[in-house]
Amino acid sequence: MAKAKNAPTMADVAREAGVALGTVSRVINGQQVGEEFRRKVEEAIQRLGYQYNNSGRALRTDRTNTIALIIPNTINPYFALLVHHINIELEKRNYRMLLCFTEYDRDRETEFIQMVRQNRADGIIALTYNPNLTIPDDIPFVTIDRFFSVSVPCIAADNFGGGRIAAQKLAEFGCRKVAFLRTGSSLTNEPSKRKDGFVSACVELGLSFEVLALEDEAPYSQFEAFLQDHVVDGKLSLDGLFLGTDMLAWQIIQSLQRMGFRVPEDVQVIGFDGIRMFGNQSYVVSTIVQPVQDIAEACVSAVLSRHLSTIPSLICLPVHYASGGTTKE
Amino acid sequence: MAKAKNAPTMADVAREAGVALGTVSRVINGQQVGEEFRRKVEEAIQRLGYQYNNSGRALRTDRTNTIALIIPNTINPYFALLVHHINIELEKRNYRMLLCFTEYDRDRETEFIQMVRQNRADGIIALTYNPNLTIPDDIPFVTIDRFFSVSVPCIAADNFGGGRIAAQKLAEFGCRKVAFLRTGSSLTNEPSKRKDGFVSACVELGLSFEVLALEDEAPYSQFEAFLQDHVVDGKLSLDGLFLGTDMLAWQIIQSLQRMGFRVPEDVQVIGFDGIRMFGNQSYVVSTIVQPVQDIAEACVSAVLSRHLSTIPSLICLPVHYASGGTTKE
DNA sequence: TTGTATGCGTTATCAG
DNA sequence: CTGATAACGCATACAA
Repeated sequence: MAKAKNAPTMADVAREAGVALGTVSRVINGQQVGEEFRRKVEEAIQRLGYQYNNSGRALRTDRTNTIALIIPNTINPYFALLVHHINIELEKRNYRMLLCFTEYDRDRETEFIQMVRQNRADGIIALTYNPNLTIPDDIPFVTIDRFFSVSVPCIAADNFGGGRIAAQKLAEFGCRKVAFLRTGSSLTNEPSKRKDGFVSACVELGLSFEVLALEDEAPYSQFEAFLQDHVVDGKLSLDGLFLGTDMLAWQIIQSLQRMGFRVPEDVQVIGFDGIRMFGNQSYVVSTIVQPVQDIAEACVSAVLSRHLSTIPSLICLPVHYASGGTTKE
Repeated sequence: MAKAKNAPTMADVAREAGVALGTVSRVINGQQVGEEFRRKVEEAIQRLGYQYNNSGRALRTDRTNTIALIIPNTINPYFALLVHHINIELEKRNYRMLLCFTEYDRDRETEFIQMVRQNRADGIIALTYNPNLTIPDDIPFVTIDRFFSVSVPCIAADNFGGGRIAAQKLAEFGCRKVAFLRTGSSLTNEPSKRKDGFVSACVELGLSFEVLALEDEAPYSQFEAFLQDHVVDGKLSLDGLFLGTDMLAWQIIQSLQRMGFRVPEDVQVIGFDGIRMFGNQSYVVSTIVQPVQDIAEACVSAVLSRHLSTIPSLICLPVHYASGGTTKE
């Protein structure tokens, strides 16, 4: 037993202060207590170095001041950003975060919900991919980027709007023939709308476009094949690309450079997410920036809301464009 | 109250199974129980959908199966990697992680230790910078990259060895005049040894070298001034640079390119940490790779060790070199 | 306003 | 091997 088990309790404080146990509790919870009593209790707390024990309170109130965050990992910089801002928002409200990494494993998504229940978290914020995931109805649940039902609030960036902006920017920067490429689960989630917005704006602008949407399992080489297919007389027949994520954009740029094309001179590229070098430097590629901080704030205030049912079932937050040097401003 | 408060308890299970409360507890904790009893209990658990309640156990045993991780943030990709692997290691051992972001704020480092105590975490893994931080002696404490005393295990990469490798590689790739640049706290922590190793190998190899170590607060422009000072007749008088971190390496490369120099043709660059693009793609720069997974494993097994005092006070884990295209292999 | 007493769900001790 | 029962630290309903 490495831990010192002699930590003072409220009873010790009460004895030291010469007051009742309940009074100590009331002082600690900031309730109405006589000035003299409060002073005595606070002094006793100081003298004993009393530390509040959350386990007792959790048992008694069935509230742990903990919110679970279920997310694939923290290696992907976008997820890392999300974890960071959600934790900050939780901390502001005096909540702790219980982190659950799924690694995109669908079974683990389900198992974590069990685990979270055992740990009596006060709510769950989840970014998941399991198509059959059952949402618990006995614990506040908020999802990111994926709509389950009207009773489960979904927080997402304005993916559709982002797609539109991408098309508009490419057009504005002189593109004539563009394409949208993405990979992702077959699940129709919010990010799927990036394509829809892009297509919508292309049609509106009379911009010639193509779309290539691959499944998650598809090998990356299929994207390279697509690019190869668009080489005519040594030149690329596309002059603008919009990619589902910044990561894909970056990969595509590598491929283009290997093929001997220059970005943005020969072909302009826009990604999605708003990933910065080392999290705080310049954007990795020109991109549609997700409002991560607002998303985090919305998730936390939704999951902590006393009346979850009054939360809109889909909260869409505005995105914006930012240059990362892969477009011709 | 959003949460359903009618969750079944062990007493309910006991009643349903027609056994005693203690028997249920023993079944759940995998202790010796008669076959028939075990079956009855397990069936009752199924029927009632019983979920173990950790709050009760935590109160009773004063163990929460939670380890606190105190770290600046998760935006820096190196920290993100650390958080990820530590969480994985904890999960393997059926432990949860309590994440604390300090944002490099020294006061918060101290406050978190209080908070962690209140939450009765079973141990702390900390990556801190507060020079006056008081290590609690009533809770297992392990530190990353910073040595406090022989009684506080410190886990770190072999920073000295990494510095040596950097010098050796630069020499091997044909450099004649190199420099080490870094920024960091004045704190003498383990990463400070990157310089020592580098210098040691330079001396050994007879490689001409310079060193520029700036304080955290120093403006980045001082690095650019240093570079400017080494431009002679439009050429850089240095042909190899070793930087304290990959992030600094990347920033320096930006500066060099703005100044019209090419990397690695004109000057070769090696960083430290082993940051990959998007966490899983190619290395951002040529680098000394920290063994993050091993560090995580060491931290977790140290902090969970029953006899912390038997843990070596400094655990140094081997690093290796990896190319990121900023060196001439 | 303050004191007292009970119970939250669990583990552990002791009898049987 | 199993059953009954007493804590663990705290919040709260109720009594004073």
